[in-house]
Amino acid sequence: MTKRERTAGDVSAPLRPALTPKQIKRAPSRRVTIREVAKHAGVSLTTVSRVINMTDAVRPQVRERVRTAMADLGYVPDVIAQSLRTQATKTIGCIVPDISFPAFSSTIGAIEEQLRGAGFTMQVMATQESYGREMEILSLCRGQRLAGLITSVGRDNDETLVKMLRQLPFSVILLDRKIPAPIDSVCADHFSGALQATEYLLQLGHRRIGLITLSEHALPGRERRRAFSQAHAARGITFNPEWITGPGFENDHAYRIAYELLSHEPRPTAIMAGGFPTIGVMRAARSLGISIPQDLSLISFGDTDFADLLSPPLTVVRWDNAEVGRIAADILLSRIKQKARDESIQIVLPSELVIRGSCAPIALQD
Amino acid sequence: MTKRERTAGDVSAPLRPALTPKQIKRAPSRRVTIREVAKHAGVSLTTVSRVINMTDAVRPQVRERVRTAMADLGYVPDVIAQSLRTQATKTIGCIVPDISFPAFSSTIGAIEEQLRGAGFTMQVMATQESYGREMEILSLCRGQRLAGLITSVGRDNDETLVKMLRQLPFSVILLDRKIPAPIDSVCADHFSGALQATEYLLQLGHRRIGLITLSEHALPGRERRRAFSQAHAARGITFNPEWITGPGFENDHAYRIAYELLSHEPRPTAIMAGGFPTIGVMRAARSLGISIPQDLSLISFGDTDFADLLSPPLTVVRWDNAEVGRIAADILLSRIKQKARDESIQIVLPSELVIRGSCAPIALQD
DNA sequence: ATGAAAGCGCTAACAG
DNA sequence: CTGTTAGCGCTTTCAT
Repeated sequence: MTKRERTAGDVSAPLRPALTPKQIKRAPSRRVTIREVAKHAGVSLTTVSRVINMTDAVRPQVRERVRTAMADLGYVPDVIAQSLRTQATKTIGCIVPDISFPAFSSTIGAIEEQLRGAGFTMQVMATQESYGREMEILSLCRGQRLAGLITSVGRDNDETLVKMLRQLPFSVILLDRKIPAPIDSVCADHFSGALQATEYLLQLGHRRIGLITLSEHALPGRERRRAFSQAHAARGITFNPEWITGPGFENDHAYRIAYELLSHEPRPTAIMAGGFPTIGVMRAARSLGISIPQDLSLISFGDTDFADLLSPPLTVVRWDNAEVGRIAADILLSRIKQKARDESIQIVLPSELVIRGSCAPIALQD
Repeated sequence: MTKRERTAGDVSAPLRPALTPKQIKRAPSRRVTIREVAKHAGVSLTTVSRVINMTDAVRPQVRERVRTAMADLGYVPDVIAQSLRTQATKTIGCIVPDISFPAFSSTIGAIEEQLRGAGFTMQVMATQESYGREMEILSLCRGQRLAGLITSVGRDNDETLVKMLRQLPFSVILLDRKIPAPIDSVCADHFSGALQATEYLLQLGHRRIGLITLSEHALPGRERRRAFSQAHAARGITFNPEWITGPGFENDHAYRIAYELLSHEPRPTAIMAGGFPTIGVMRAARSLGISIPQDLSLISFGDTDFADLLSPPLTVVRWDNAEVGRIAADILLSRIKQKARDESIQIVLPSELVIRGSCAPIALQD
């Protein structure tokens, strides 16, 4: 401590002497420690710790004295020190591809609310859909002593990733992903949703349906493809595999894909697309002078607040993202509480087709 | 510690003996510490610490030996211990009213990305628009040794809150809020945006304009009201103060307010509303058989991806939420680096009126 | 019911 | 260039 006099005091010491004395007092430069509280209350560290944690009986009178001292000094326990000592934190990690993507932000919001109720805090990390970044983040998490992790990994069928996930020294809950390992997951029923959607379209007479969704690397992509195939097969209808494509979450990408899809004859008479991509599809259709639902029927996977205000009102497959988050948080919380880890839990939330105005029966042209 | 045998070892000890040996190995129950790495590499703790932090020169040969040891043992530095020792964390807090609200999630996403690039992590907390919860969160943050805080407080003119914010022992950056204290802030130019919008409407002949936005307690609300008044005053036009209302962020609330506003004669011929509320207004108008823009002109504060796909395409005031977040993160990062805190920084980002199809000139009826 | 003392895992003087 | 040593603020035996 010679050349660099970095004492606790400096960090937030008033550097602008223009402050009034009162203000200086208001912004104490050194943290108050449990030690000072103890001295102030005339007890030992141990006793203060006890009233903080209510871990052992303390004489009411003494407890009050300590409480007062804490209040007087503006004492706040140092979470870091507590964590080092107890070898556990009260923060859980949450990794998603993109925070601003509506489906994720709803889920994240619900997770945070649930967690906060239980006294936990949430650290959010975005992979930006990069596999490399995902691995980095995951390894970073290992050093954080997190209490748990909730994540929607980019690819849930990647071996390295799965291994990484299993090695984590805390509970992991998957969102809309399923892994060949006993890890808890909370998913929407994308299969049923896509099945209903495909059948609906088929019933309306569509025979050339496009599917724009996540790749096979993620559960929703796999399930939707499976439902798509099954619905076709059930009616003995063949489909063009080229009409199934998997974009990222970006609008522009979806726009390009849809534009492509709709530019070649024969073009699909209907398209089912992920929530975000749907916007791209609508734009592509507009660019090409294709009107919905007259010339093209459209179903979105994932409902939004404004879907009924679009032109036309969007027919969608709906599920509850916030509920997914809430349940994931609950499961994680219970995993943290009960140390015993029994069978992995796999929750599947219902999905339903909400018919609005973006699909129309097809004129008999096929 | 009698009934609850919570010792360090138990926390992650293999509790199900059913695990295969391989799996047990895969999920090591005890963290590898710097000490073991040192022993493994045949050096002292200090040396290991040095190669971790690259804080001092270490002979290349030795460094390699240490690196190997770390890799072999799967060592990951314990962030908690580092933080306790250095008295500083690499996590910053981010408090917003609601994570799932699109404007916030874009900002949060940008903040996280920027922060991650600098090696920081972000902890997100939502106040749910509750003043009480906000205070709780803030006091919780005091114990967290955060490196900084970025927040869009609910009310930026509340004395207790301001005091609380000033007392925080780390830098704070405000998002779209301004406080009577030297605290950095990054805001969109809501005044200019609202001014352009009001003038546009006035120019179109509207004389009864409704304003649905945040309350006076938050900067955007204040600025929009000020612009609204000023634009009217500049033309010598008086307006009905009852047409100015401040909802929360909820759709339903906005719906009710708009419904109310539009149910009484004479009703506004135009409405300007916050991003989320706009959806409520559109629904209310639809319920009442009022068509936009024929019977009602509408401008939204805040653009969205789908605004041009709505029916009608929405005329909006646009600014860049992600940019707000990016800049806020940059400022915070620079505050953390340079200990000296000079003048507070107040950034104002441009706002522009984007004319689409939701406004129409009014028939001369006034 | 209370206190003394031993660290949690790490970094940083300081001395070699 | 490397090691020894002293804590960061707290919890938790173990005594009393």
